[in-house]
Amino acid sequence: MKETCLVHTKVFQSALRGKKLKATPGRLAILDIFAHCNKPLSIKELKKMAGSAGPDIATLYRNAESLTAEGMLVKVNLGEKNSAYELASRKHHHHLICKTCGQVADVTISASPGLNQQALKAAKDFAAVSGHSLEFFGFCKKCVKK
Amino acid sequence: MKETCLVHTKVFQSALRGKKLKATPGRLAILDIFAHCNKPLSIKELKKMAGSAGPDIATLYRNAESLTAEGMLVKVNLGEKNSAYELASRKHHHHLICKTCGQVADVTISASPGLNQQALKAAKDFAAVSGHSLEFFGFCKKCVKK
DNA sequence: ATAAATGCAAAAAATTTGCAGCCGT
DNA sequence: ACGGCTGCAAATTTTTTGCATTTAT
Repeated sequence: MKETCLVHTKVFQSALRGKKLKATPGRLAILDIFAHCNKPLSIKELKKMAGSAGPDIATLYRNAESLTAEGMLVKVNLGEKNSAYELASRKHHHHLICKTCGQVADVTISASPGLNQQALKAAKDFAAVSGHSLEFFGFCKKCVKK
Repeated sequence: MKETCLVHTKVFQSALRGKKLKATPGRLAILDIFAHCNKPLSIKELKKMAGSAGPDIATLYRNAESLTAEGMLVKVNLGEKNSAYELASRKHHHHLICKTCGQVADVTISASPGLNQQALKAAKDFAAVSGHSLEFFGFCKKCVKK
């Protein structure tokens, strides 16, 4: 297991116990990686960052799911075939992805909080809208030069 | 190949020729399915709708990609592991997905056109924003009763 | 002590690729 | 006739699952 940040670890341990999840090394490893890397990561990237001593890939899949179910991670759509995850505790934001190099930037949209209600109003068959996924696609300054 | 709608077929044939794509049975089958089914479909669903006489699954993958590259289809994120596609010619809209049963409703968001510009303004490393993906998650009336 | 989590290996599912022959232009 | 498309089969890649063992509470 890689070196972990003790401060974060303590916080995560109690967060996990607050949910119905055990504070296991596999989960702490995942949360620690995200705490040090503020961008969405796929399972494969998580595995790479965790290294060979890190959790098995099956454990990563299982924990990404349980942590998402308990609201500690959120699933993010970057337009790739495999989905990525991110810490849910980060403040609400969206992503702007470069179609050429894949670079991801966080963006905050002021209208964002009102969108759910707009959607609910527009869909007569739905009783509630609990969240949304908003990702932008474009070209970063480096790639547009080429 | 399933029965196709002649009116649509003619339109699609010339649309394909307008791009750099041949009007092949595989592509016409895909476009025809979408023309009759106004909702996002995954490759597996496309295969099911096309039936055993329809295009091979490898062809579906290849054509979904080429049609998307040429702007005739758009890739849609429904929060599932396999991505879905939709006809690009439909007017701009978003989706509201029921977290319980997976039902998908189209929604139109009035603020939507301005979002790209907001995102661009917020991301200093980016030179252009060409599009976005906005999907809502919630519960349909049937599922909320339970 | 108990139920949950883990690693490993195997299975299943999803996606991609090579290639010989077919078909649209 | 040419180059792009197609089916088929095989190879990859991604995700899930079973099970014996370990670990957190």
